Amino acid sequence: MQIYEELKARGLIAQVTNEEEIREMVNAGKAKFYIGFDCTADSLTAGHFMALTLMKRLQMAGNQPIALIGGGTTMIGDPSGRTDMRKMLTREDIDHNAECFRKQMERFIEFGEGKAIMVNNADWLLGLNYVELLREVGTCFSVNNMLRAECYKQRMEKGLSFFEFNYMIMQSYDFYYLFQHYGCNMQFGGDDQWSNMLGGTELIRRKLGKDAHAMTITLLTDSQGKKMGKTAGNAVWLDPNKTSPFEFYQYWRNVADSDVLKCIRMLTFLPLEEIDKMDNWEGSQLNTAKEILAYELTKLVHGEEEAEKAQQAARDLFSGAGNSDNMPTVELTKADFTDGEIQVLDVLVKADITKSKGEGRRLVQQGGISVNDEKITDPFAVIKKADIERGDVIIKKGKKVFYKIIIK
RNA sequence: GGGAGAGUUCCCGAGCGGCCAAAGGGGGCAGACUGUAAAUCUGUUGUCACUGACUUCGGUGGUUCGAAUCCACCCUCUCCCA
Repeated sequence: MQIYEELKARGLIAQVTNEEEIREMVNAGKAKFYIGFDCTADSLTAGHFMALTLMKRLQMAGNQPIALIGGGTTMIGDPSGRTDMRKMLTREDIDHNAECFRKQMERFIEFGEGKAIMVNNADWLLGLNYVELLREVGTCFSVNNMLRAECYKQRMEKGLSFFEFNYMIMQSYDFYYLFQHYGCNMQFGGDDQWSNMLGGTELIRRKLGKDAHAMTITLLTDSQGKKMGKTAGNAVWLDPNKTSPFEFYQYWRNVADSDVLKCIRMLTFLPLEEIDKMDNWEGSQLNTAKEILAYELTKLVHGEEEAEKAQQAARDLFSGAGNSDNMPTVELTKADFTDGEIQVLDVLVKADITKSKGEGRRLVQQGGISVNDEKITDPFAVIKKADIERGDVIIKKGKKVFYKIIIK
C-alpha cells in the first residue's frame, strides 16, 4: 500500500485541492510540504502531535517536510473557529515558545541536510512594509470571499477585528514565500485551516500562475464531536513537565470505547493489518486496545522507558497491587509538619490535588479521599510524618488520581 | 460621527435596592452502577478560622442604614444609521 492510500485508510485526510495530483506527488516522494505551528504556548500539545506524525509518515515515504514556526503569525493569532480573540502575546513570549517548539519537534522529526527543514515566518513577515504588501498581494484577496469563509462564521456573530482578519493574508503569504524560496509545493494543516490554506494556493496561482496544493487532516474529535487532546479545557501537553508521561498515558487509556480504534488508526504507527484485526473487538476487550493506544503514544512522545513505567504504574494501581514505584509523587518538606503531623486537607492543597481546602473538605465528606486505601471521613484527619518516612503513604482521590507522599 | 443595547461566578444565562455567594442549564469533581468506557441516578461546584466571617456581578467614584440592582464618568463589545 502506498503512502497516500495508507493516509486515507487511516482516516487522516479530510480535504484536498486535487486528489489525483496530490496522490501522484506524495506517492512518488516528490512533495515538499509545510505545516505551520503557531506558538501560542510553551509546549506542543496532543493536537499538534497528529500533525507531527503526519510529517513523519510523509517523510518516511520520501517527501520533504518543512516545519514552519509561526513567530510572525502568532503576533496576530488565528481567529479560525474561535468565538473570541486570542490573548495577545509579547514578542519575547513568542520567541521563547518558538524555541520550545523547536526542541520538541527535533525529538520527533529528522532535520538536517536533505531532511526536514525548519523555518520561522517571523523572518519574513515581521519586516514587511504595509503599503508594499498591500500593493503586492492585496489585490489577490476578495473580501467578499474571505467573509464567506467557514472559519469566520462564528466570528460573524460576535465580531471580528480587522487585526485578526489579516491572519489569512499572513498565512497565505507564508505559502507564497515558501513556494518561491524553498520550492514548497504543498501545505498541510488541520481541517480548520482549509480556508487559510486555499488563500495561499489562490495567491500563488494569481501571482505566479502556478499550481500549489493543499491538504487538510481530519481533526481528531471524540464521539461527541469535541476536539480531543483536552481535559477540562486544559491541553494535553507533550512537555513532560506540563503533562507527566503517566498523565499522558492515562489520558489515552481513558478514551471512550467508540474512539479507541479511530485513535489507534490515526495516531499510532502500528501496521494497518494489525489494527484491522482489532476492529471487531467489543466490550471489555477494548480495554486491551486502550492499553495499546496509550502505550504506543506514550512511547512515541516520551520514549519506551517512560511508556513502560507509565504502563506499569497504571497496572499496579488499578489491579490493586501495591507497587508504588512508578506512581506520581508529591514532595513535602519538613517545614510542612507541626508536631510531626500534617492535615490531609493541607496535603491535598500542597499537592495541587485540590484547588482549595474547601474542595478537599467536600471530597472528604463525599467519600472521595483515601489514604492507603482507607476512606477518610474526618476532614481534620492527619497523617503522621513517621508514616510517610516509612514510605508508602498513598493518597487517592476518586478512583483514578493517585499520589505517593514523600518528604524531601 | 449619530442612535440603540450589552458586559453577572469555568461557560451560557436569570436576577425585584435588603429574603443574593446570586435561579436554571452546560461543563467539572465525587458517590452508586461498571470494564480505568458510555449511559443513568445522587450529591457537590467563591475563599477561610465552614451553625460564623470575608471577597465577588467590566473599571473608578457617588447616592443610601444597605448596591449585581440607582446616578456620573470611563473601558470593551454588539446592532442600526453615516
